[in-house]
Amino acid sequence: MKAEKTEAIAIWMVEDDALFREGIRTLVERTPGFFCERAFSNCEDALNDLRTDDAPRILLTDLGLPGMSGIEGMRKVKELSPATEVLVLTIYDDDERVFEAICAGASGYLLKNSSGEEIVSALSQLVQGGAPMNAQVARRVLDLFSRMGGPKGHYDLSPREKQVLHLLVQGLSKKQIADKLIVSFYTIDTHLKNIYEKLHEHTRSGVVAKALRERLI
Amino acid sequence: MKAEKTEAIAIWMVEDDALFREGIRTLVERTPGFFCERAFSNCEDALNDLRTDDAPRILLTDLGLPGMSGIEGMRKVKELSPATEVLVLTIYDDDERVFEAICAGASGYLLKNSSGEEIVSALSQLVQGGAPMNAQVARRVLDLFSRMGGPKGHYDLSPREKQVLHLLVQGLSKKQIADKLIVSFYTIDTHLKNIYEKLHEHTRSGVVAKALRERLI
DNA sequence: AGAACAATACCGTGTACACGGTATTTTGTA
DNA sequence: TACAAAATACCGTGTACACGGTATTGTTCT
Repeated sequence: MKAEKTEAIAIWMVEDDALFREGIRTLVERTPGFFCERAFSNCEDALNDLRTDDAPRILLTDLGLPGMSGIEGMRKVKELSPATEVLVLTIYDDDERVFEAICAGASGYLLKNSSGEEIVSALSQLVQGGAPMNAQVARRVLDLFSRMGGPKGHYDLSPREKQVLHLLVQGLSKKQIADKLIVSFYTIDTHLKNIYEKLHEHTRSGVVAKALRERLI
Repeated sequence: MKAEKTEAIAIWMVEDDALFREGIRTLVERTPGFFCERAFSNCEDALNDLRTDDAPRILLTDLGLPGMSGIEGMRKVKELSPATEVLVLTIYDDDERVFEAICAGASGYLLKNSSGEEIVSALSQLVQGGAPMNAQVARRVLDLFSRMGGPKGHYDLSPREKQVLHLLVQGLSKKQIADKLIVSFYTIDTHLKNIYEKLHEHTRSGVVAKALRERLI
């Protein structure tokens, strides 16, 4: 009574394997609260039918597709309709693909060996603001994260030196930094010399690169 | 018969709330395959007892703790025993804390409102190489990820310009770049002028900063 | 065939930078 | 209170950079 067709959540699907596609469609149609509004075999067709004012709440997509890749497709979908939540359902679980998909805006990532039950539960999690992920994929995501957010080099710069470094990375010249900190040009020159020594760098771009790469700021 | 005490997986716990701590201990002890080897009320005590050759497989820790924070604590634990998998169990779900925890090496992140069932299931997922995460936290992680891996600015640099930019970010001078690409100094000078114009920058550090921040390389 | 772009090359000028010195004052802490 | 570290300040020298020109040679697409 409560979940009528008009209140049910629309799902679009992109999946090139017809058998798999129909399987998922049946599964979704059997799930109260959801309905499979459209199903495509490639991104181009889906994008062609997409309107900003008539976009689905959820897009369920494969990654390996003929023509435009699923990644590229979801990028474009998110551009046209940022509110559409994308659930990736694929066989790939390599770092590269997972990373790309997440950067492209995926809100969930399941593998094709998932059970029907898991897929249905993922849809519910999605609408509740969760991010359903295959456990292995989730681990990959955390690993990637900790690797890129990793070392955070430490060269014990003094507080003032950090402040100068910060302004340096903003692109200010010595003169500009001196003015902003209300000290002499020569003072900044000295600070810079000390920073160069501590970071083992000899040019401002070297310092900027190191500061950004190792998140010193 | 199969899961004897000696084969069961050791869990250490750090949790300052005595009531909660004992609750979890009871829960773990009731779970076949796991046992709560040690339980501490702060990180200092846990670190004091930690030996590289006798570290637990799993560390279950709170974040808000008296003295050393849970984040700092797990950082040190992972330093001494990288194989130990840390499952965070806390009330905090803000971006900052989630980000820090993951960078410090957490393999899972649950909130304290989780049911006993969820916690037990998280332990199993952990040993199977998964990364149990609260759905909201998982969404936060994906959002953070897509934000930081986001725009990937595009200023249509020519192939040669990208190459020069790359070397520039490595910290090479015009002369060095020219030598490496076996062209004249003046050629690189011209390329740089064009890069500056395309990126709307006027200094090499500005270019380096933009290239690194917007991942142009 | 011609336009548009990429890559190459050259020059001069003014400015900013890198780095070698040296030296004083403030501040925290042993 | 004495010492170390941080912050401040000054100078000269040589080099590298930023940027204003101009110009030739290839591709490539129309």
